[in-house]
Amino acid sequence: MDILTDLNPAQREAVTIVEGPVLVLAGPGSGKTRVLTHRVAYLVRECGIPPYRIMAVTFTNKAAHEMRARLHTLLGPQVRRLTLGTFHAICARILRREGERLGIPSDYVIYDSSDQRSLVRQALKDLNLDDKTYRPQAIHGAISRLKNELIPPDKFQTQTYWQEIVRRVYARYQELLGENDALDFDDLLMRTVQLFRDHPEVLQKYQRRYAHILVDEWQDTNTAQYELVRLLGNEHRNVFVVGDEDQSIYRFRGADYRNVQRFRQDFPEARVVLLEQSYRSPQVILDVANAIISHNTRRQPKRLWTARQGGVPVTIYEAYNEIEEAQFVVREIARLVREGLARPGDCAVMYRTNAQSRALEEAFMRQGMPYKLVGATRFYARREIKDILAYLRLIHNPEDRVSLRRVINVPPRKLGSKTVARLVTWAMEQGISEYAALQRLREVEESPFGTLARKRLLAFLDLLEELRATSRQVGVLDLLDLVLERTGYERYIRDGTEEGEDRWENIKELRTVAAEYEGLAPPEALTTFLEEVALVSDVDNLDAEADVPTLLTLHSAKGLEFPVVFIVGMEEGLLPHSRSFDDPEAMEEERRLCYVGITRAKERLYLVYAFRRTIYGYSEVSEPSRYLADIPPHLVAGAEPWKPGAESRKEEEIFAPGERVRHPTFGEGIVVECKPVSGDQELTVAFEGNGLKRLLASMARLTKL
DNA sequence: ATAAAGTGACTTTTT
DNA sequence: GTCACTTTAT
Repeated sequence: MDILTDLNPAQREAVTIVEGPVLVLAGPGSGKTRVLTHRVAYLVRECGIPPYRIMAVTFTNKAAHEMRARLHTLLGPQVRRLTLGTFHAICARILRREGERLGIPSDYVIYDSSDQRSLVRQALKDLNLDDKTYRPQAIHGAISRLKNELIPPDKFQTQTYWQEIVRRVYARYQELLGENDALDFDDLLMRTVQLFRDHPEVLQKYQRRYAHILVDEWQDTNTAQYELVRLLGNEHRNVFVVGDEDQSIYRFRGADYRNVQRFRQDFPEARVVLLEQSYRSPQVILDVANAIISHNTRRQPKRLWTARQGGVPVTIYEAYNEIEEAQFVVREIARLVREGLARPGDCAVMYRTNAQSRALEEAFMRQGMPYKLVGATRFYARREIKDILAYLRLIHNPEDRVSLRRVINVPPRKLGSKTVARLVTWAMEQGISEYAALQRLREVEESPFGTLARKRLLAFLDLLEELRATSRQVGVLDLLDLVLERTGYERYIRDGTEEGEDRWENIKELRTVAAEYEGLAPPEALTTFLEEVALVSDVDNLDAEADVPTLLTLHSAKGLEFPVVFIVGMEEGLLPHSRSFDDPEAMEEERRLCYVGITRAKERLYLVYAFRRTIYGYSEVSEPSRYLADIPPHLVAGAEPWKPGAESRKEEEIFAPGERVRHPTFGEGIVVECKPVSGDQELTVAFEGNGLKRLLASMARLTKL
């Protein structure tokens, strides 16, 4: 009935195949979210499947929240019984409940990437390895990949010296996680698989419970996630996955788009449904996207189509450098808004690397145009937030040494590195955690500390114990406030500087988040709060409320859509990124990344690149991205305006040294040098107040004075 | 013990 | 040019 009325035939098919595995291949904007939501509603309302027997996996928490909200309107309060979330969140909950079987305490903590890095550092230190020779990040990356491939340290067949080092650090790293009662992101998946493999009775329980499993963004699952779905779905085999090989962009995280094909092998009876009609973008944008993605060899050609013929041709713009690039974006947004063609909130600016956001932010600020930024210094990675969370984690589980070491002298309480190091060794000698060592310190006479240090350590312990005692009676918000009060954190952070005020604002923001957990009873409230806070992504916090442009990476743009999309930094070395040059698989992924960006656009698309770009403080000439050359000229606004120096140039456009010129951005200046380059001139111009600039004569829009 | 000043790697992308 | 970590001066 009404669940099916506004679906097209293919969507309807996907929603109504109830029995057996289904693979949905869904192009961008083809309504896959809609299909997922409606399918759940259909299963519950039309097929009488109880919501608690359905598991739906989304890629971000934001997607999960949105889906839950939509289902709430279709199904009412019973959506609460649905298992709905990211792989990580769902696994975290399973381990909280069943982890004891693997020796994981139910109050385990989740380590984020910076905690992980410091643990790798610790492991290197324990093994007497130099962290300059073996970069913790690189080692951790290798460990993470192994975990996502479900390879434990003892099963890792090493062939090189580097791998052997990784194996040893990996083994020690896992031990350290255990000693800290901690799991990292990858453990959440790997240990859940381990739980299911080692304890068939647990697997059976979950297999029987979940009559239907639905997974979004299937092309970005890794081996561990694939295995989870395979195990859980094996009983009922009602596994429904939605994906698009062309949008697989998380290879670095272990994702393998070949899981789409692998699904067909493991579930040979699977029905395949193709969603090829796009409701998002007009034909022009689809044509551009297709022109770019069709160069990839390892893909099945698709026929994406739309009823929305035509559309605004795409704009390709060459800026002089990243500053002018940002300026162009801001001015163009202002123009669109002024002419009533878009609202500020309709616009998104996307880039390959987070570092590119700086120039954009500066341009927005200079023009006084508000914006919102996804990522960069992520909220939960900020120092002040990590500090407060470390206190809360420590209250939750005092075995968490990483957190203890983080806050033992924050705010400063005169416990210096010497004292802390002594405490760490003293605890290690006795084979106990630092917290336990502090407790022992109170009982014993003999200790390696002076009277003063001992007194300060015990004062810190008293503080923690007081906080822990109170935590059993009060909500998360009150606890947070108590931490702030008892530690004197506010005085510490609000040091009168502007930065201090910003940091305090962030803490107030964290209080707002904590306030959402007030309804829950004390111990679970803190557990849930810490768990959810550990697993949020930046996109999750994107509020649609504010009517301002969004700045975000191409990766975080996945699953989103905007009427107006700017992709900046369309240059060789940036998109595609130079790190991918020597790896054909990686190069195909760069192309997909570009494809994902383009297909976010509902109305207008701008592809922008800069002639020069500053990297590491040095300005270097860059070359337009190869992807631009793949776009048929008839899809581009104006007749190839971005190709410099193609036609023969007029007399008045030829410059000579000594001439006075005017530039729209840099103002007046004098031509210092002229170099002929392929039917064009590269000019060096000294601008008054702006210094020397190197410009291409055909592009610079210079006028002679 | 803390703050200031110096050194070196670093820019892919994130749950 | 910038972050994070280390050494040096107070």
